[in-house]
Amino acid sequence: LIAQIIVDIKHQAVDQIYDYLIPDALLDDVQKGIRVMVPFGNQTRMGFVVGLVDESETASREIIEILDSKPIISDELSTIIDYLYESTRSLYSSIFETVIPSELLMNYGKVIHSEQVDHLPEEWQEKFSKKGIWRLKKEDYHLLPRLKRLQEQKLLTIENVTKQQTAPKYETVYFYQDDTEYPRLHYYPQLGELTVNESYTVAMLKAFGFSASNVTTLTKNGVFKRDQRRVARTVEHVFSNEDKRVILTPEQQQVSNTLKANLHTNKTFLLHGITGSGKTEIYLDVIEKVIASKKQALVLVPEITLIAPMVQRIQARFNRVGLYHSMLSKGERHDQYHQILNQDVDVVVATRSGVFLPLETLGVIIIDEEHDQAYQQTEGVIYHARDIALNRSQYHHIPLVLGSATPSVVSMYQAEKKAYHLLTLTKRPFEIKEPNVHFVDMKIELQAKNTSIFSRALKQAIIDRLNKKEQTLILFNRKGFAPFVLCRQCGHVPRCPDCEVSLTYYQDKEQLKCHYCGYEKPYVPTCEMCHQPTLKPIGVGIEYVEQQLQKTFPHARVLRMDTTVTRTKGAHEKLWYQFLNEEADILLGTQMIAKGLDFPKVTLAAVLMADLSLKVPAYNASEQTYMLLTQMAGRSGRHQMGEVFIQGYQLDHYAIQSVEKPYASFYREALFDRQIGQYEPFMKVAQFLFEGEAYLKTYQKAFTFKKQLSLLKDVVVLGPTSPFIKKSKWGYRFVITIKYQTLDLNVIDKMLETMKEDKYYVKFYPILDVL
DNA sequence: AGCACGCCGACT
DNA sequence: GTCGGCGTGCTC
Repeated sequence: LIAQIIVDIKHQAVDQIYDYLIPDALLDDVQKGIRVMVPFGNQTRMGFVVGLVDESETASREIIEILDSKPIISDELSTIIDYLYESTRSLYSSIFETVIPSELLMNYGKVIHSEQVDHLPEEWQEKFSKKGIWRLKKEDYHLLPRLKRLQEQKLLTIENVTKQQTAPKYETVYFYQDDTEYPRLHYYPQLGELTVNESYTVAMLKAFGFSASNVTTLTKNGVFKRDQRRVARTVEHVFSNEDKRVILTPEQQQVSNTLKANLHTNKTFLLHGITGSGKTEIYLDVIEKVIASKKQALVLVPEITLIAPMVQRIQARFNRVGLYHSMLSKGERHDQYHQILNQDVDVVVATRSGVFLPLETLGVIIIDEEHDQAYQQTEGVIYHARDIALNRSQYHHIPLVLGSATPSVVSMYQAEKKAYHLLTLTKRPFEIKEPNVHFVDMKIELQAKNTSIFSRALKQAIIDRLNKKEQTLILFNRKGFAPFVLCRQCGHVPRCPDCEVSLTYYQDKEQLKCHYCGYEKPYVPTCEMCHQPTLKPIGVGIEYVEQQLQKTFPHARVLRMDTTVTRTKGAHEKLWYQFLNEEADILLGTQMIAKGLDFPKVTLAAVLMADLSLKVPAYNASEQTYMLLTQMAGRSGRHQMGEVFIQGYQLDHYAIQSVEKPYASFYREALFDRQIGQYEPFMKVAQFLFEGEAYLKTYQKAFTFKKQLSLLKDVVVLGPTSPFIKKSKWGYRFVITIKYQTLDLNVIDKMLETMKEDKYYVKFYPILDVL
């Protein structure tokens, strides 16, 4: 028997199946879908068993060991991997990395051991630990030839170490043996309280009155038997778990009944329910039926902020709830994954990457806030969680439920064409009227000599809320203190050395930072070009808004929420909780505050520079803007009459004006836009990103490729254009955009093949990214 | 990607 | 003669 293996090296040259012999000892254990360790050239590498065949001409070396007793790549996941390969042409090893949690991947390293550190070159001696161990860093690898020579002289040894990125957590437990003849048993009367065959942790034994040394002594004498038990790290949330079970309204009941009647179909449902119409109640009702029929439910939310409130609702009603997202610690994620792999959960709440989780008996997939662009993976292997979910719903023959108050244009179009089944919720269970929306033209404010970032009306409204002890939400969607700094003397703008994008100024940390690659450096007011102290932050970022809020409303308690302050674990929840507890009057945030928890005391929501996101050079900018504003408007007055202020300079765009109109009015305009521009859903859009060392040559390669593409029938080719991020660490960037109905990727593949050259890269982006 | 091998120039 | 840098070719 031969195992077909993909080795976990992300490189074109080795991205293929390798055949390996299976040693007799492992014959029974090697199965499709497990991870194994194999010799690969002079290395030992992890690999995935993707198939078993009887014969092979090339197999010559044996599998070293297996890492899983149960496949981590199910047959279903294999079909998803095939789908990802077909749609993206990414490397297989990259695809594996995308669909399995990083905790199952390996870290490879080298460790130098030496007992004669003092005989080694002086500059190396300090790198060794007391025990004579030196873990090589990547930048030390160039020393390897020298180290190898020293190894031959037996002064040191070089060891290759391979470690799984996270290990399971174990705890020590003790079992009481009541059949021992230990003579001093009567010293420990507490023993009588213990139950045989029950496992006790040290902490539990301490509660019975055993000291740590008691436990050691009793273990030594066989009264306690020690064992290791695997423990799952539990994930704590600060929210309560009270189940607010409500009786469904007739409208909700009807929608829910339709879904429950279709649990044995593979239909896709678009659940369009206005804000506050109770979509979550319907999810819970459907999940209840799924669990009752011994199946599992997968609930996806677009971002981490929304995990906690969703988990709270779900955990209040169901037991065995799993959760999965990137803010879990590595250990927690590892444990959640294994619980799910063992099918120990009934419901999983997860973000985008959770769409690959190994649930074997799926009964329904729910994608909440389906319009959110966070469902689109934009780096590495590009995919849309909706497409993967669609795949899985076909595989399991189960329904897929897409929920939204503002469905994406693409999904609504599918519903119109009857590819999706449209379900609509038009009523709010509590008779709350829609909030009043005020559009404030800042041009007029300026004419009235108001240079503040707050209009007079908004300022008055905030003061009013402060007096009434009600809360205010303010959205400003730009990070940092100022989007760039400018030298007033010579006009120089500090830019990222890699991306050539202007650096954002952060006042908190006195830093300049690149939003695209994360490059940062300290801010000094002296210009690096003309050496004059004339550098000044220009423009408005959220930190500036915070400063202005504090100046304008000195007695208001302001909380700021953006990626800078929510980077640490649990920070989101803490901030939400503080605001919910009325420890602040105003919550200022980037787009992350537009969704999530209900705040009963919020009666005012404001968006500053609402037209900012319309200026983004993306074909779906108006959709994104409309969604953001609508969500924000929905945050105000969920429990009492609310007001919404939308400030900006150019507010006559339909994406902004539609906020106070029904969804359908936005949808019509947007669809018309898409038709004129020939974008989704009428044409598919994909892009090719060229990156290369020399500016001109990169452009020429892109241009040559464009000419080749133009020969294809029914494909519109645009570009090459210079993208927003004009440089990367690989060099200069150019983008070619294509629009098409159908595309033969095999042909594209062959064309890309001819573009291959050292130091020049082309990447295919199958779904539209903002390049 | 990461490793060995082999060629070449620089330095004791 | 030896060391280290870099281009090339290979990995079941």
